[in-house]
Amino acid sequence: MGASKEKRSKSYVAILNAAHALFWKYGIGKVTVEEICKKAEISKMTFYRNFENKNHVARNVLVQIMEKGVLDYRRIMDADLPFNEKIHRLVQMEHDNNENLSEEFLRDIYGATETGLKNTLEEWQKTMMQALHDDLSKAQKKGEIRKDLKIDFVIYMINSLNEKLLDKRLTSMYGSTQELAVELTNFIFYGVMPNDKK
Amino acid sequence: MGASKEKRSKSYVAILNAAHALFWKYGIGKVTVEEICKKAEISKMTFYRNFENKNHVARNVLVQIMEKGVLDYRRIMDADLPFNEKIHRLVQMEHDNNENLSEEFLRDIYGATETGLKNTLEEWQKTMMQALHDDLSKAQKKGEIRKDLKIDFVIYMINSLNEKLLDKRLTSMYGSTQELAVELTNFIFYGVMPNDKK
DNA sequence: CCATAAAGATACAATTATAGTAACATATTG
DNA sequence: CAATATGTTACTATAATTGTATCTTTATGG
Repeated sequence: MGASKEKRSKSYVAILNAAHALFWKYGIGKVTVEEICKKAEISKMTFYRNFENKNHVARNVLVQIMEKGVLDYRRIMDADLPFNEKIHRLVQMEHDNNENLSEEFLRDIYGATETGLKNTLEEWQKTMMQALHDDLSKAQKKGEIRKDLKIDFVIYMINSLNEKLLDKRLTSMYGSTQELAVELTNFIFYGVMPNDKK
Repeated sequence: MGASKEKRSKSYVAILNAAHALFWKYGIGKVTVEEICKKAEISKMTFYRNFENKNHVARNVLVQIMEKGVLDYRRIMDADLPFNEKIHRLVQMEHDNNENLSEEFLRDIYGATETGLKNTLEEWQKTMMQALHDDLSKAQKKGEIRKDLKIDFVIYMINSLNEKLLDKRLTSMYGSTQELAVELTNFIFYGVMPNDKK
């Protein structure tokens, strides 16, 4: 399961970064291969020597974002920090992730019919949830979460967060999806802490 | 010069609003007629019965934004308010305008070769600058602006503001174009006031 | 209730944009 | 120099988009 760190060519990285930036802004559908090439400052041929097509780039961009997400998550949870601090950093990370996974990008991925993008994303989310489950269980055993709280309930709340972020009834109440994300994660995490003076 | 308030059909307004929202987000080029129709919840035929083509819609959207700009400007300058307050509201207005004239939209207008969009925008900017010149001259006579300051210099600074807003060297220093606009207008207006303790 | 106008649905031809490839030229690098 | 990566150009096939014609449905007002 460990991804081998192959050395990627300069062009490869440039394409990925350019595509990432453009997909983030316009979504996958609205971006053309030539736009990516222009932004990456490479020729179209170089593009097709590195990737089969646009969707493959999208997949790799997604993978890149996800791998970074996993890495960031593990770095936070495995650090020798008080639970409070971990949660705080997790909220921060969640917020940053939302800047990498824009609404347009997600919409295109969820709307994709033929590609396996949707599955890739969903499996990643499952993996993350599993890791979160384990970590939260451990934290609960250490008394950092109320003992009477079902971890599955917390997981459920976090899962539903993803849907809520796309719910227009909610997003319209906030200036941006990011704001809403902060609000929701704050609620879920801090509303769950046992050290609340309540 | 007074624009007659013709009664516009519901569809006409819907198209204009839908187009405005889409152009703002993606620029003119990336938006298709059918997307506008979908968002406006009208059929393609209704679109073509109201407008010749996409560029005409863009022109009207631009006109709409500009007319609102003029109205807002006049309302502020003609109000019975202390000069301080007027400047403050002007800065605020400038900021709001930037939310209506997104970078993508402006880029498409400036990049337009065949249409008269560019001229329309530039003439509007000229008109606004003229009005500003008059108003600032009046303010200067009333002692609200340093007497030794050339109004043309102020105008020049404000003109250069528009270019600076598109200057990547500057925008990259700020989180958003809006932030930069606030910074620049603040500098220009408040750095010019005579009541500075300097 | 009917006549008329306005808007929608659909299918369509013409045009334009985009994707992807081939063949050859040019850098880059050890 | 050899080998590899990249660039340029031109091209085809396909898909998307535009704009229109025709017919149907829905509003609306006398």
